[in-house]
Amino acid sequence: MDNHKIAQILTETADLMEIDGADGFRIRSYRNACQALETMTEQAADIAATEGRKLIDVPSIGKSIAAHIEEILRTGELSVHKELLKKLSPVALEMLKIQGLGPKGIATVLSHFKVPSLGELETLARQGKLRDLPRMGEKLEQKIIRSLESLQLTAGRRLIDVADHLAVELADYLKQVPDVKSVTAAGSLRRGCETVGDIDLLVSGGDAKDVATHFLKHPQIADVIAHGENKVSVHLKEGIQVDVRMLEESCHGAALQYFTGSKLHNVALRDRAKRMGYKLNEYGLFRIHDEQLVAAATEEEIYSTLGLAYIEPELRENTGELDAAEVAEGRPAQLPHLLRIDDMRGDLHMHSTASDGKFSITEMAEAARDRGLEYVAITDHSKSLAMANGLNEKRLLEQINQIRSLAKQVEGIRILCGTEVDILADGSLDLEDDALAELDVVVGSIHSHMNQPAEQMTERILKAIENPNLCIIGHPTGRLQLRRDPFPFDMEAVLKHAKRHGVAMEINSFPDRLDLRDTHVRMCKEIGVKLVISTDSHHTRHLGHMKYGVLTARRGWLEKSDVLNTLPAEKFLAALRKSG
DNA sequence: GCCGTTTTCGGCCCGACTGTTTTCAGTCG
Repeated sequence: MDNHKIAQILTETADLMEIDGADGFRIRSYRNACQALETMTEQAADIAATEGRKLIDVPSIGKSIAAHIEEILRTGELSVHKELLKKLSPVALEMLKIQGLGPKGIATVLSHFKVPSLGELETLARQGKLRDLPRMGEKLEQKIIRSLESLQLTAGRRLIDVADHLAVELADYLKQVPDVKSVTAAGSLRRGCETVGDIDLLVSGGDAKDVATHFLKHPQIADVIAHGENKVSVHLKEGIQVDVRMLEESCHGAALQYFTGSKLHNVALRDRAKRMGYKLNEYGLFRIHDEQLVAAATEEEIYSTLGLAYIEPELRENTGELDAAEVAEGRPAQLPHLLRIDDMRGDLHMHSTASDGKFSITEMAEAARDRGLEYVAITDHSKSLAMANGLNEKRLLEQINQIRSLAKQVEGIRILCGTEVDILADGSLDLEDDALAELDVVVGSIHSHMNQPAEQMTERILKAIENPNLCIIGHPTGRLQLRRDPFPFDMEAVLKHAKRHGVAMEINSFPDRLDLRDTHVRMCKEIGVKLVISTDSHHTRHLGHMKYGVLTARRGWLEKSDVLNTLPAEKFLAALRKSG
């Protein structure tokens, strides 16, 4: 039972308590405890099992919730959770996803009707039976029906590249309005989150009415959720929600800070402001005693007035960044100097037509060069991945010769010889050591037998790391976002083993993967494992995904010196583990 | 239910928008 699963049960308990009408502050305590569980690097199970250590020593976890966690660890269930589910029905939790229906509304519905499923709720709404309930009406019925329809259509979050492209397109569209100075994407997109639930656009300059009118004419809008003086919210036909906010330029910084979030970062920041005698909202930072505005134009001055160094958006998750940003007397902030996209000099994972890529080695190398890279490694698949036309030893040696002769023809970029060799079920590599020893870069990845038990999977990866030819573990957890869960293994054991053997971990920049993810990246940094950031390109346009890998690295607090492929080619090769 | 530079009791982030009300509760971010 890992922290995430414990947090899921506690979150559901908090949701159910809310519908049940429990005290709001008590519910918040449950949610704070869940956040603590989700962000701590240690497992609650380990703490509970260690002599002399206690769960209540974790901030936000007190006597009562510690007992709940222990019950979950012991039995896999929580009795309070079970009782509430029985009392309110499991549909209550699903109903929370419906826009316009909150805990109070759900309680009202459930107290008047038996609702065995969301389908039944839709029937009630269509029959007009909800409108007579207290504080409900015809409009809410329609909203519930629309929300149920769009839930079926979209069911959740988008990959970062999809949201990124939509945001750029909408921003360009909004800039057509006269006098609009800037359109900035805030929210999870600005923080570089791996998936995005909705798009938040902040519009500065221009007449608010004109902006709203123009936006509502956009051909991709499916329905309008809200349309006020300062804000327009819509669903696009594609399913995603977009919020457009019209701002006064004078409080641009305050709004940017506020709408960038994360929610937890902002709660902590406002709490700090309050302790220092200020009030912080989207219009600025105000002194409490005389309501005097003290900062609003830029994010920097807000943080600075609160005694903090500027905190990059990717760090704003309330996972230690406020402490690190503290500028105490005589002590500078402890924040990392985050890696930048311009720091990247090489790309160490890409495919050519030799396996399942769409472009030749020359085309891939030239496209990478045109993007400003100094070196690439061609890493086609190995033979056991027959579906992808993986290379055997003979074809690989031929490819090495081909690359060496190409090196003289392709100017302005160095092409390294590599492979993405399969880590087989028993932890051995899919190519002979003699062939691997000829290469500059050996990336080892798992593409098969992903349903092994965690212990076996851990052993498999540890064994692969022990092969002296292996340099990098590719997409280490095998997850495909929104489609396939990571395969289970002991991440900490693997990272410690990798550090001992000088093997680097990959941040695979492909938006579907982003693997390792941000929290694992931060673990690498804490343990001292080096990382590389690669695109896993199968097409020249995939080379642009590097920026998503860099965002993930930044969310993992990485600096330039933590990432091997920020080094020039010769230094990179020297730093990469060499065979033998 | 948690927590302590105001504290072991009494607080706990803040404002916009909507729709149902007849002055505001509920939802959302």
